[in-house]
Amino acid sequence: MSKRMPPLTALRAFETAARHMSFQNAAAELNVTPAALSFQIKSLEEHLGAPLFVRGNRSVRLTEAGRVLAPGTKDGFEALGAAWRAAYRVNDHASLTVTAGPAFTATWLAPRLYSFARAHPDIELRLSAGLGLVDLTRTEVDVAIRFGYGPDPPELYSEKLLDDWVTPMMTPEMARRHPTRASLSTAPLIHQEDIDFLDPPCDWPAWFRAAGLAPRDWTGQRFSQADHAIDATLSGAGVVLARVSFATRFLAEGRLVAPFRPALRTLAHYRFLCARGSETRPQIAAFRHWLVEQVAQAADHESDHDLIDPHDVHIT
Amino acid sequence: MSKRMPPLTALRAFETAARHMSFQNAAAELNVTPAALSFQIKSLEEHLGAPLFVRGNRSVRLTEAGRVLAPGTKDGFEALGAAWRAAYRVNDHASLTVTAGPAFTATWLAPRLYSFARAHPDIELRLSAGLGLVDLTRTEVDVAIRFGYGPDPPELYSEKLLDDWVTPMMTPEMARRHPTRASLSTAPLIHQEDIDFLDPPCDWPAWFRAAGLAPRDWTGQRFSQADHAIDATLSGAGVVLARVSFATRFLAEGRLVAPFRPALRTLAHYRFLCARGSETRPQIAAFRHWLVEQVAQAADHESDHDLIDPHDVHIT
DNA sequence: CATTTCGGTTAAGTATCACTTGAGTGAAGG
DNA sequence: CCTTCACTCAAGTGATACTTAACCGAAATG
Repeated sequence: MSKRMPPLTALRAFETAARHMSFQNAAAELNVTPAALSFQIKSLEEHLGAPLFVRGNRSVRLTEAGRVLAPGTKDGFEALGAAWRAAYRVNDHASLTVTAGPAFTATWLAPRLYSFARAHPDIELRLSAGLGLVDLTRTEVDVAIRFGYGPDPPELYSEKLLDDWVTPMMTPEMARRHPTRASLSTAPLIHQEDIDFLDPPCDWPAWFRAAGLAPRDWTGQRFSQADHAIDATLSGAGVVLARVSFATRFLAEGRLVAPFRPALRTLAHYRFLCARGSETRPQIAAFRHWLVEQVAQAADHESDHDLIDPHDVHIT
Repeated sequence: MSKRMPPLTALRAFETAARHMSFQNAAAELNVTPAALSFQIKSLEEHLGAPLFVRGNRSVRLTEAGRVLAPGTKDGFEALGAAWRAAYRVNDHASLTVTAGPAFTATWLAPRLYSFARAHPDIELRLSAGLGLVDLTRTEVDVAIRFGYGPDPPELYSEKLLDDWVTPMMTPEMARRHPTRASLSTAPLIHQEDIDFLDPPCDWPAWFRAAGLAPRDWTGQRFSQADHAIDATLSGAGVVLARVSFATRFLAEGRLVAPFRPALRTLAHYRFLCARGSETRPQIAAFRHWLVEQVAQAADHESDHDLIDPHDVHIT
């Protein structure tokens, strides 16, 4: 009959029993005798002042109160278990889990994995591709690489990795029809709106201004998602002002070309993120160091083939 | 050095210590001596194989591992505590927490609260206005009243409360300028798009068809949110086809009028929801019964002043 | 600079509680 | 009808969580 927390072992006994819907199996899982488990449940029910299970003769059913208690206890013990495993992994200097967006993982990270494995053969690197914003202080992910801008969250260690740029892209076929920068004045434009919120804006009017071309009509298809805009471009619908990082794959395959300067630097960039304090853990430090190295190499490489012109840019 | 779960009491000791950042205070909270707490933490660290606190001489700091473990254990014990309190409340037949949307709470529920208090003076009714979809099986909310359509979630008990209707509404001034149904053919229309997904559709074309009026051009302002559309209507921008439940307040105040039939019934409706099984708990049953009663009375009342014409409707 | 104070630690002793054993119960199932 | 199975009960035991009391070292105090 107490509102105070019951003994935790009794709660765990209940959680296990509710999960198995059997005292027998629950007792087996906890490595105790059924009698012990029965007693624990009973003491919990005394604490609560009401039964949690209806004892059928060869089975048990949850009561209303039991049904309310079960999901919460399950959540609770799962959280505790996850936390414990996460803490345990801190001492494990042999593995490292990194999450990044699918595009970045596939086009940037995966091809370089062998290089990392060679440099750090003792570290097992696990990749987790996904856009969901994982909570680095609460999950088993050590490092996140995310694209974004704005102030760094204070509870995280953050380091800028890569700038990103937007530049006109089109199919080679489209490029033949519009061989000069000026000919873009008549090309069908594809607008991708999820980068418009950036400041300075990285949209077509901004690019025309930066290119020294006269403003034109800004009609054309508008997409709110980058991959849709690139899909449309791939199908020959027009010329898109796309983020280089999203399109590297298609540029490399020759399905898209980016013949015209300037490229506009977006304010947003790729960032290395980990829980503040964990940047000194050996595997994380090693990975960060390696990443920065790779970024530097890649930058050299890219300025070679003149895809991007860093000098031409920076509208304010 | 074990990956197995540590003793739960030790985990709780750690959680409390991490929250207070002081063994002394943590011991006080748990009603034990500092020595006991110190020992618990020590045993936990042995289990983990690494220290969780750095012992400064008059203070403690978390280690890396401690920083990883702390938030998860906090979450876990909070979940357990919430679950326990929720289970405890099941036996508490004296209070009842209900969540509903802000509009429904303000215009429908709140004015009738006194009636409920008179009918059930022993039940303390708590209201929680908000649109967030609370999880009735995991939180301390007993009952939700939500607007929606589609199949009922299987883990919930669900009962239809109120149909909703859409009918043309405008300011009295606008109604003077458009005194007949037919005159709506030239009135400025306001479109509210969040009800279009309903099947059968409840948009202006459907209403004109149901009214036996000729189709017209469907230009006019379009809003994705109902309150914006009603705001525009209130400012005299045109005639809106709005859900009655959203506008009752303005209709009652005379700021809007709804002179023209028919009213179209939407497929969506207000529903009473609670965790399956808990519909038999006395306060919940009492509240449900009272709600149904109130709904019946309101229906009588509304058909009085001829706001809605249930016979005229049902396009398929 | 000595002294106090405070927060944490250690070690030994103790009370509690979680568990086991073994017998018991009542209904489902052959 | 008798067996079996899942849970319960009571008594005894062992682990564990806790207390007491002494100890330690740095920060605060005079």
